[in-house]
Amino acid sequence: MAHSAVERRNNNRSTILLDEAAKQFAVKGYRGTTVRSIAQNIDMLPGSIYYHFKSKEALLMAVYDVGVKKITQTVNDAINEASDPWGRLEAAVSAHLEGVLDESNYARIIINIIPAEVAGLEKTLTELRNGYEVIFVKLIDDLPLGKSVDRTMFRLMLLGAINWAKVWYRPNSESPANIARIFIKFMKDPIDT
Amino acid sequence: MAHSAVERRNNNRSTILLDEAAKQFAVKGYRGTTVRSIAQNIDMLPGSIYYHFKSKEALLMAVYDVGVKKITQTVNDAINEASDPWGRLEAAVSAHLEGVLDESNYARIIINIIPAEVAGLEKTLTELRNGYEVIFVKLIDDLPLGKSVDRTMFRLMLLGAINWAKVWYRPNSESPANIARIFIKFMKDPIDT
Amino acid sequence: MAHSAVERRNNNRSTILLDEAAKQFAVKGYRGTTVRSIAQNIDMLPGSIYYHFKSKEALLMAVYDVGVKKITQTVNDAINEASDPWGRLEAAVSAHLEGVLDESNYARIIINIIPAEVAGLEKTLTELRNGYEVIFVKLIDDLPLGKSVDRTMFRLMLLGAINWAKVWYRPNSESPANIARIFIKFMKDPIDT
Amino acid sequence: MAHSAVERRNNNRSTILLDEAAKQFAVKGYRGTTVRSIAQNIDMLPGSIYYHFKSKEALLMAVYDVGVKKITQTVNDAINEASDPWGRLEAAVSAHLEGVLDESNYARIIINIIPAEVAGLEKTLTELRNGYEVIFVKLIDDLPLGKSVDRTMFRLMLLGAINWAKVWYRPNSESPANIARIFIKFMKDPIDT
DNA sequence: AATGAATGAGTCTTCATTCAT
DNA sequence: TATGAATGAAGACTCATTCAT
Repeated sequence: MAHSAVERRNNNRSTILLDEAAKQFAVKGYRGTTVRSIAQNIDMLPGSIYYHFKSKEALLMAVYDVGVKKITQTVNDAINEASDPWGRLEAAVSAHLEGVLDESNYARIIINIIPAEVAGLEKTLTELRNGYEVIFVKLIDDLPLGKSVDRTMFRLMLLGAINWAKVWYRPNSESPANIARIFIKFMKDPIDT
Repeated sequence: MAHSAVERRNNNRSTILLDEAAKQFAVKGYRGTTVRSIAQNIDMLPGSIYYHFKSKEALLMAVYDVGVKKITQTVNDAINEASDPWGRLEAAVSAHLEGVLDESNYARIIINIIPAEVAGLEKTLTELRNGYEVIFVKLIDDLPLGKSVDRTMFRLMLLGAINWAKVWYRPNSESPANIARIFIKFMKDPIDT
Repeated sequence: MAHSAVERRNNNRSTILLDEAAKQFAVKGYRGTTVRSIAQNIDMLPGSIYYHFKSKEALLMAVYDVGVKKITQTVNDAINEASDPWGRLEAAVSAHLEGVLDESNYARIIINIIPAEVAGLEKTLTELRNGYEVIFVKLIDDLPLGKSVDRTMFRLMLLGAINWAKVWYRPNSESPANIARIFIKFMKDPIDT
Repeated sequence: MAHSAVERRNNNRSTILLDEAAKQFAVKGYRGTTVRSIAQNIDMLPGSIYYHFKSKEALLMAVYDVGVKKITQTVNDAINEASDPWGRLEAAVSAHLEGVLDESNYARIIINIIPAEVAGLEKTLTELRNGYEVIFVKLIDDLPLGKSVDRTMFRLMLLGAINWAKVWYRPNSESPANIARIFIKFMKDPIDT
């Protein structure tokens, strides 16, 4: 109601554009993705994209921003369904993995776009990512760990492990949920010797 | 004495070229690195590179190959200085991190070049990388772990964690040796609750 | 009226480009013609050509295609103005020569581009040319020749003779019409001894 | 005896180089042939060619020159084995065709190099070719033809027809000797109606 | 809200040629 | 006689971007 028909059409086109950009950036990286190829896949001309976004970088920013919001939402939703600290962390890891390993998911661009690849945006992108990772800072703060445990290193290890999954993950690997369970178990329990 | 003047000259220029390529590929990725910029930094003309290598891809291959050989050597050397299984793994992780976090080190390209980025070389690069990772397969096989432990997942977690370090590592972070020690401790000992 | 402003503008530039390409390909061959030089002569930038055609080969194809259509049309028109078989053949030869000896004529590329010169297009170009030469197959079929006459060799001889004319023809040579008359006479009548 | 071992070796290498250049120029044209590819095929380095010839154009000139001399010799030898004028012409045509259709024969470059393709050499090449064609001028002068026959056009027709043969000739076509016989018959005898 | 047409800077690569050794 | 190493100019082509309509 708040939007006229025209505006809604506009919105639709913008959304389609954003979706396509997300997919391609996630799979092919920033440099590997061309404005042309995005346009082509949604029956638009390259020039038309510049009506919606003022540059390729701006388009990436928009996608990244949505991506962060979406995965934040997803992970938060997952967390809320568990109650104990370790369970909540595992739920978060599982949700994160799912997002990150799904080709069509915005979340993927968060780990597939290397901020350093986009000279002008490095700082902003890094900040956005850090903002998201705060979720994990908190989850790990809530863990009943001894004083000697370096919670920062704990987080860096865990996030590194799950972000790198995109490199080796294949559809017939363990499921994201299983990976989450196994990784959390490695961190939590004494190795069974 | 071992080399004639001609060979030495040849080697020198080729080596300089290889070094520069390694540095740039490591920092900026395959696509982000241009033949031009490599040439410029070593006072060569772009075309001259093609006297030494028949294509940009061939240059990457050469660099990658040397990179794998170098880090394999380094890690193997480090391993030999420790005796117990956990100590050997920690030594390997430490050496790996050192290689991977040093901008001027060839090793870095092994984790900074995403094979998928280089269409024609994807398979070969992946094979080379896997060949290197066999070292870790063996180290982890030697660990005194219980039967229920999935050693593959163990390796994927550990390697993921240390490969991702390049994303968050800053010169004033913990040293590679410290990171290695901490990560190994996380995997080995019960979390101190 | 028949065309919108947009179409007309489009057509004009594309046509100018095609014309220039035809001229240069005809005179200098495929390899001897550069995208740069075509662009330069029509005040375009080399890159702009790729808006109209996706590659140099595609440009040649387009030119060749138009060339075949034009000379087919011209020769067919000429044929229709004569009635007896030998007259029709002579008219065809005359029209063919005119097309082939005029620098600004598309037809010229049909004999000046050696299909083998353009690896990827060899088959297609040859087929197009053969399609055109069918006109001569038919004209010669209609000739009242004895059974012992090899009509294929007859055609190859005649077409070879007239295609080679581009090599020796000068503006002050015999006119195309005269050449046609003389050549046909050589083939038809007993040599006057 | 007149040459030292060194000089003879030199000559051999030069000859090999010339042969290879002839073959490639004949098959791929001037522009389609690279100094590199000639060198490669005879285990020489591109730069070394410049010891023997001062430029690619000079190399072509040398090849062309030898080519003209060789085909002149061959055709003259063939002529001498026939006695009557038409027989002599047919022998010449047959020998010419054989030279021109054999990939490994120098003669081929006389018709496969389009003088216009080599800007700086156009005039010289054309003169050399014309010098060779004088043979045919004489053979046709000796023919018992009526006064009304334009002997120049007669020659241009015949030579055009046989030079163009390279375009349609296939190893399983009529043999050069047969082609010669048939073409001469077309010119000499009344068409059998 | 989008398009057709083009730009300009840059991409990798090729090639004839040079020259010290 | 020849080579190893390089040059410089040009080759086809790509890409983010612009702008009048």
